[in-house]
Amino acid sequence: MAEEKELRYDPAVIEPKWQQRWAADPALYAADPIDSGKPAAAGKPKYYVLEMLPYPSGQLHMGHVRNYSIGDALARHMWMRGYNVLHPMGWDAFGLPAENAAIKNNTPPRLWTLSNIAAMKRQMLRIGFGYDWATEVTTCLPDYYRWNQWFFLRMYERGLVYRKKSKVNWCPECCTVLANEQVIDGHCWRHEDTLVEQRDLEQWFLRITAYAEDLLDGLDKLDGWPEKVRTMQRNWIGKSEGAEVEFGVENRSETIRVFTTRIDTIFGATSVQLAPEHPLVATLAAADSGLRKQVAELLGEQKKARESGDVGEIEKHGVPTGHFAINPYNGELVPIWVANYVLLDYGTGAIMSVPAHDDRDFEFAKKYAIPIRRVIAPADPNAEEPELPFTTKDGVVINSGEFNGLPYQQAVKRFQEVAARKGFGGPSITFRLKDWGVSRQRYWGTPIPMIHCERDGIVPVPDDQLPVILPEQIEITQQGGSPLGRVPEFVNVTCPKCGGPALRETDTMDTFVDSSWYFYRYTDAKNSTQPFEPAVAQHWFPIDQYIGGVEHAILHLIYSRFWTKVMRDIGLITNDEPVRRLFTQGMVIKDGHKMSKSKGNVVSPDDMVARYGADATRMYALFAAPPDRDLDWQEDGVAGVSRFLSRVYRIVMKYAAQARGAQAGSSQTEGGEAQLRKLHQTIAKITLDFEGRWHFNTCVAAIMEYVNELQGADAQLAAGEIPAPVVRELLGTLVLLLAPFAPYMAAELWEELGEQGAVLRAPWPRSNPELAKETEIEIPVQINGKLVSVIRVAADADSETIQAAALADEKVKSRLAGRTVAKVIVVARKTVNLVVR
RNA sequence: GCCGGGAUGGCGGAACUGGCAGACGCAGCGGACUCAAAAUCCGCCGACCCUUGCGGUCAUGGGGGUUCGACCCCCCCUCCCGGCACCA
Repeated sequence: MAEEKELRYDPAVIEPKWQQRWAADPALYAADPIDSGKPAAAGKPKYYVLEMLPYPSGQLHMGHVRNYSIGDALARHMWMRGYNVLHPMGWDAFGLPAENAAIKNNTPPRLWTLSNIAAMKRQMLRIGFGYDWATEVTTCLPDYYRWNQWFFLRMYERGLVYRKKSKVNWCPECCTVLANEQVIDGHCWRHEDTLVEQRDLEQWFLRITAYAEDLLDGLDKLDGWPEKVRTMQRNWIGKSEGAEVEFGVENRSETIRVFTTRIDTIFGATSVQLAPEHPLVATLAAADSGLRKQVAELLGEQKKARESGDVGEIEKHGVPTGHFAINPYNGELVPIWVANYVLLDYGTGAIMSVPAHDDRDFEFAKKYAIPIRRVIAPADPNAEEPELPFTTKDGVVINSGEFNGLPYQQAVKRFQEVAARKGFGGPSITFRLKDWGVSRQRYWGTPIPMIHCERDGIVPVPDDQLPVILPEQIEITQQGGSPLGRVPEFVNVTCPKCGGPALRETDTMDTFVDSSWYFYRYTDAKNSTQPFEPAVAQHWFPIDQYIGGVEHAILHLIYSRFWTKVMRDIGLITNDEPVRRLFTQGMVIKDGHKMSKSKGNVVSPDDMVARYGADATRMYALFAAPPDRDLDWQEDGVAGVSRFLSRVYRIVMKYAAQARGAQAGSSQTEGGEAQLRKLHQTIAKITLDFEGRWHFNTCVAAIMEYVNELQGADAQLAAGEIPAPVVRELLGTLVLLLAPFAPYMAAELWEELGEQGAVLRAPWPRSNPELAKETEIEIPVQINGKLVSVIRVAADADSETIQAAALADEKVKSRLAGRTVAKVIVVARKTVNLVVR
């Protein structure tokens, strides 16, 4: 009876026990702690594995558990492979929810945030993630955010920070400005139902566009990134190569610059279209009240379309201004229109309209009976006259004077040369990427280190006055404007330049600033004189493996690439890119939907851990689907993994006594060959997966298969027919293979096998190809590609032997009766196919 | 519209480089143990057909093709997910 009880797997006992031991000695779970960023363990190769840091909402969700289970498995594996692993964790701790909580519960944001961090850290420790807490980073603390301010000032010095009044995205729910990247289909990224408004505000911008080319080129080199993410970033940067051409305006001094990718069609331009907000429109409308009214209407339509997110669906609508533009190539006068589909903030805010060779211009010209003139003919002179609009680039120029007969490439070049020579234009590149607006009219963020002086204008806070501390005693209310503006002690300062009274900037930084460089701080988290020691960062960077959700493919991942390039140019680091390999894991789904409170399908990690244990929970998160795909959470599946772990526990405990003390190894004497073979095949499979494929679901499946094989040998084990060194190897290696996936189980069983040290200190097992090799294999025999029989042959049998065996097979013989074998295809170790007439 | 990724049993998913489709797990069914249940262990488990066999046929979203052989490669189509979009 007592014995029976001893064999019961109870994670509720085992897991807290190890948790305590690990807490007492971090070296047991986090190898080679880096001690405030100084690289330790010289001689070992470094490996930096990182999961995206969470926002401290107070509750870990399954997406986190999945993300961290993947990263932790990798980190543990790399420790066992002998790497010096940096595996840190931190908190993206600034942000709006803290302020909302403050309003709701009257809790100070700092307190709310820090207690959430404590709660989530407890959860992480309970699940057993092996982070090096000595390097923990919390972005809302002054020792971190002072470096945001420091970077801001460095960028200011380099002209990468500027202030401008502009149309900005305003979320009425957040009461703050949003970056373009935070607007999704015209809605706030945090409030899916809230339309983003356009407001005119003075804002701080980071000149990310100065790095547009660099960011784009860098993508080509990031071959360790998913193609999907690279494509998304390419789209977002949106490079478009073309030309700019300046049109004159009849009887006026102004000119109109247009951007076009089809300068070769410019002789076909039959109108010029301006964005409703184009400066010239305002000038022309000032003298024309009719036009003014119509333009206001266009503006309204555009705004509405932009806000509802379907800019592409807007009904094309335009009004003629009554003025004419002069085509600089031929002096032709073409009418100037204002159109609701022309955008001020792309290109030059003005286009030339070539209806014969552009779908959109064609539609517009048809609607308003604007002339349509063909200037491109098919390259093939015998081709029929094409239907309009004829938009292909594979044509030759016609009806264009001196340019006639030129194919696309040459035409573009010639047109640009002429424009440049005559001074009315030339090649031009336009990006979709906009500068990064970082001002937020919020309290809970990094104060922008700038001072407004009536005499000296904008004055940066001197470095020796950093950090600009976020005041803690503050009343958070729902009312608009920057909360910091209502704290006189904060706002009223003396100007660092003239010593006169001045006002402190009251906006705070977008929280994406915090996460743009946090992973550098991990390498030297306690540094109080600089953001990090360059030599230390250089040791660890680039990050070898970054793991997180694809939802950050654009925002966080483009900002942090930008930040890295700026830091490189400042001379802090030498790497061009922060992340060598990126992995984007799939979402966790339940009942066909993403887990969310509103859907009521949230599964709490705490519940799972309480019911099945941390090992089963995290192992299920790896087993249920390949990590890059969405995962359908099924609690029965967690129960299944839990049953599997029980089987592991029972079989190891049952025979631990046989194994204890024995030196692992295959034996001269007989016994356990089949199990050893399966074991070494399993080692090879899992090792290979860690090296690239990352199909951890099949790794877990492979361990299950191996355990099934072991269980099949239960009778032999019970009878003592397998030599002790073999038993030791069979059981001990099983524990090592489990270590990355089920660390509690591994630690417990490792000790039960009589081992003293941490299982993570043990070297990762190596597959012995001799032991893994099959002696006899099954080979399918096909006739005309259809399976007919399966033969058994020696694993190293040559083609002749296999062919002979196939032809000798009874089933094959009966099928071949009276027929002629025309050809025999033998693929050694794979198949035999008999081609029969 | 453009770009990227998918579609395999009742379900989650396997299948290395073109070579036995359905590993592993869940659910289900049958059995052992038990007074009984739970737990555990053993077996079965794609569909259809018949002459019930160590049988046959069909099956990886649909249609074609390449090949001795295709879930895998090529062409066309449908649907689903994600990104971009009057971007000049």
